[in-house]
Amino acid sequence: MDKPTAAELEIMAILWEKKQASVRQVHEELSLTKETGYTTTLKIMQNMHAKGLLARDEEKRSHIYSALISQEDTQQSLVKNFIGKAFGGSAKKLVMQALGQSEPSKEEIKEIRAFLDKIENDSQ
Amino acid sequence: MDKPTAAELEIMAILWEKKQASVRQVHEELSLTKETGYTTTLKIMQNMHAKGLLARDEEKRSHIYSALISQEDTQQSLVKNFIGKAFGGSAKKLVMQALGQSEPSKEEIKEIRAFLDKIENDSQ
DNA sequence: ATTTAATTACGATTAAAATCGTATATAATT
DNA sequence: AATTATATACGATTTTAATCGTAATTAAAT
Repeated sequence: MDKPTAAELEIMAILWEKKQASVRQVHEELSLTKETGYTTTLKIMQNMHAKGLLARDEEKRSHIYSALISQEDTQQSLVKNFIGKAFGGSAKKLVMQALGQSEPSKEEIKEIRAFLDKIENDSQ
Repeated sequence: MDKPTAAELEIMAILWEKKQASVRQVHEELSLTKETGYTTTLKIMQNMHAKGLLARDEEKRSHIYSALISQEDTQQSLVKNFIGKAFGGSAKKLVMQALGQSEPSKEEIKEIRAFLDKIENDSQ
């Protein structure tokens, strides 16, 4: 599956959160963080539908869209691609770079430790 | 500073490794993983030089290029941008996604744990 | 029914990145 | 010196993504 472009990803994020929405709703959400025209949002969503990224319910006059790919799967493929392109394939380097700059809270560090425990046990 | 494009990043990676190289050398390395023309590589490197991403020594006939931005700084800005775009700003989610899919070795997990220790202590 | 408002459809345009052809210059080879 | 090979310079083209204008359609309001 083709990974979403930058503009498509912004729209996907809104639909993952809202579950389903009209172009108008997506556009209003998008407008909070970005200066963009309505027909631009519309066009991108139509493209996404044509590509199979979004489902579209055409019952009502204003079509209702929803994501056809999961956030988890998408993030997985984005991360995999990113590690390859920016970190020469080393997930460890990416992880350390991310931790080093993000100043995680004690609680978050605890969660990550727990996650490491889990991975270690699973791999036995 | 403007972050390098995808094609630029591939070239940066080669230069970070080689320290310095001619267009020919970069192109030959690039050709191992990618089908592309010599003048394309040349043009991109010229663009990068014009943008201030690469230094160029014009003493010899074949110019020698080298990186003007460090791998660490570049990765830092790429990761920051990526977390914002793909993970809603949550470094923790990115880290877990990366760890979950990469099957790190025992040794790597140990290193990451040590890194977490270090972060925790530094933040005191 | 008419007018107004909102929506989709469609195509054109713009913008950015990547690709490549060709001309020109320079060095190396014969 | 003439030829050949290799380099850079430069601009044109292609490709992909993003943007937007306008027409057509449909619903809502008057």
